[in-house]
Amino acid sequence: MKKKLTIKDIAKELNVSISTVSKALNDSHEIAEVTKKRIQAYAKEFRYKPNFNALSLKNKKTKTIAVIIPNMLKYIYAQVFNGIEQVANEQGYKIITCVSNEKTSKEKEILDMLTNGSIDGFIISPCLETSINKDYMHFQNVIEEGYPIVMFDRVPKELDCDKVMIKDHKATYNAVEHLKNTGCKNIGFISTNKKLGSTKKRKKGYIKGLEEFQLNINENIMIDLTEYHYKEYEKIITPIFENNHIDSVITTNEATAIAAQKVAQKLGYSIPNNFSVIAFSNGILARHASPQMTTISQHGEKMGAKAAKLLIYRIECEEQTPEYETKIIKTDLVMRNSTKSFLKLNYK
Amino acid sequence: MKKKLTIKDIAKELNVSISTVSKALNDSHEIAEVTKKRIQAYAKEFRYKPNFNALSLKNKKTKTIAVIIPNMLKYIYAQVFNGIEQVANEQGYKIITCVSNEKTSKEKEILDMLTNGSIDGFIISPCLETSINKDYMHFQNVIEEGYPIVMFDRVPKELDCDKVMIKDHKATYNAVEHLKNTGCKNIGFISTNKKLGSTKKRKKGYIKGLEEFQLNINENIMIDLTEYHYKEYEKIITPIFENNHIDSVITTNEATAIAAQKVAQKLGYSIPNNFSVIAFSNGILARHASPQMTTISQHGEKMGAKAAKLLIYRIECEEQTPEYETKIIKTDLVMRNSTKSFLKLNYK
DNA sequence: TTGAAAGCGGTACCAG
DNA sequence: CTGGTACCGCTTTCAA
Repeated sequence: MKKKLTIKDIAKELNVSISTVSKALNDSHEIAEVTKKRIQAYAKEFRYKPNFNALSLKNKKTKTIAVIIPNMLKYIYAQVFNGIEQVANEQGYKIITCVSNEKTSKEKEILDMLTNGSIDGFIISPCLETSINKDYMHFQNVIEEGYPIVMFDRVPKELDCDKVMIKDHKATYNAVEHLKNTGCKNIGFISTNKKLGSTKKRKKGYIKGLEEFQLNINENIMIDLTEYHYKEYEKIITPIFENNHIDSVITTNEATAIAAQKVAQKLGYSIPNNFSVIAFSNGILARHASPQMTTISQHGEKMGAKAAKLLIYRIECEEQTPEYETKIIKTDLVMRNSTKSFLKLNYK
Repeated sequence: MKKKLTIKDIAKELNVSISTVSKALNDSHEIAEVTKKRIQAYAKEFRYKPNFNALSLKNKKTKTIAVIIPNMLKYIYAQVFNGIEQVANEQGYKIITCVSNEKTSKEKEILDMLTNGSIDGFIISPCLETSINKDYMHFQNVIEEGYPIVMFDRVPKELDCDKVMIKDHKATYNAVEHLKNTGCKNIGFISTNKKLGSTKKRKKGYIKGLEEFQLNINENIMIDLTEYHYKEYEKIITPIFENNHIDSVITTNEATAIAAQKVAQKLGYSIPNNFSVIAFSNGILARHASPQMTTISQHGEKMGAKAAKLLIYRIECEEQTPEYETKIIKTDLVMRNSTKSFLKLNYK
């Protein structure tokens, strides 16, 4: 690496002191205009840049935030990352991105590695293992060390920190409502991680919807695919669809929805005429499926942006420590062609 | 932020000097076993961690690498990121991830922001704008400042640095060969960025294949969709398919392949019986399409891993500056159900 | 208006 | 075997 220009070099070159250079570059009023101009011009000409580590050491601030996500290959996390990146960028923050790969041990390593002054705060979605075991001590420790954390997506209610989440409950409830409004009567539910808090909430919202709209409640058509690989989904689903006069499903992710759609089609249903599908999703799969799929969008980018704003606010508020906030990102039902359209006029 | 434990604190607490503590913690042989044990025990108990910025300032090494990609929402880049992340993690490196959003100006800002001692080197895939205009000065400048760069994916041959790339030419050539082997005679080609170097190479490989296998060469069935949004793909493709007895296509990305597949099906073709599709892809779209799609896999994770290894090697080689390397990642034809199967036995 | 010096948290050389 | 000190690059207080 070529030696970089430092304040010292400039001072020597221009026959002034180090502190004069420093002040001139920070546009201090203590320095005479001429001197300032001379120094600034020199700095500009030779592309002086203050050293990042020296500044961070001095300020105890790095203008860097850490993002810990379970898996970058999941579209929702890539979206959240994007949202964070945009806000961080606007505010002059860098992002250190780490992937926990759904392992608690990796999560701990990452926290350990970064709580040494590398970063000013964390944005985290806890991994599956952590969420299921409710094993949050490592987060708690970091919070106690004084690092700000914003949790998103899978948010532990046990932790005291800023949070960004969606209303899972409401999302499935609304989906049930839409299906009922478009004439569905026997709505199935497919999940892939029954132990996850969000899955439980989604199922609750679904059941509440069934109850409230007086629809059929049938345990047999609530399917959990936790233990299966996506290649087996169709095999598992097929007999259940065959034996239960299902006319629609809500699924907690895209891949299962695609499988459900294929199974329904193979069984001779026509989507959306006599079979409807709604999936939690943010992805490309839904947009490119045939027919294109009606989805519950979680607005990953918004979540990310909101999380970043919360974190940066907290970092920059210094010692004032405002109350912890929990922001709710609204989900939307994105109407495509796997459900019938419902025009309110019909009901007037 | 709570005050963190420093070497100074430990020294004071244990009534030894700062240098003794430093040496003890680095397990220096200069220090008596007893003293070492005492100091190390204390450090462990109170979770001492050396300050990142102090170390980086001293060593002029940050154990951090910057990754600049055009867009995290593209699966291939998320894969590359994953590959980088894994290797970096093993080697104790952190990653600062930046997104250029396909804008040269953003790329410049990022380079400017990070060339201040924040990081030890770059892994970059230049954005579209940069690639098309061959506007590489900003990279050149950074290289001249002494920062190691590894370029991947869209690699400028004008730049002198380490590179990781695929053989675009060979990839399409092989695809043509496979199609010919499975009986296709009239192979179309669909691209989305005709100005991009890789697209040109892919087209060349395709044409070379056609020539060598004595297949029909027809400009009308080489389609470029640069100017269209994906929603319009089907509209553009349909008349071309209708008027040209096409029996197969090779496409440079997934979304166009899906569109082609849908159009072919609407026109009454049966895939793969009388219509075949091969797409450049790494994504989920191909795996979940109906039928599942035969693809040219670019092995994003391998590219990332290789790039990270190259970069870290160069960073740690210090002043020895080994010759720049260009690594080729082999593409694979992943056989699925959008092409007929070709068993060599048939030809014996 | 300018400069000397201390300090941020470490490492490493050299003296004792 | 232990400690003093300079230094990494910058900011900031205080003295001149």
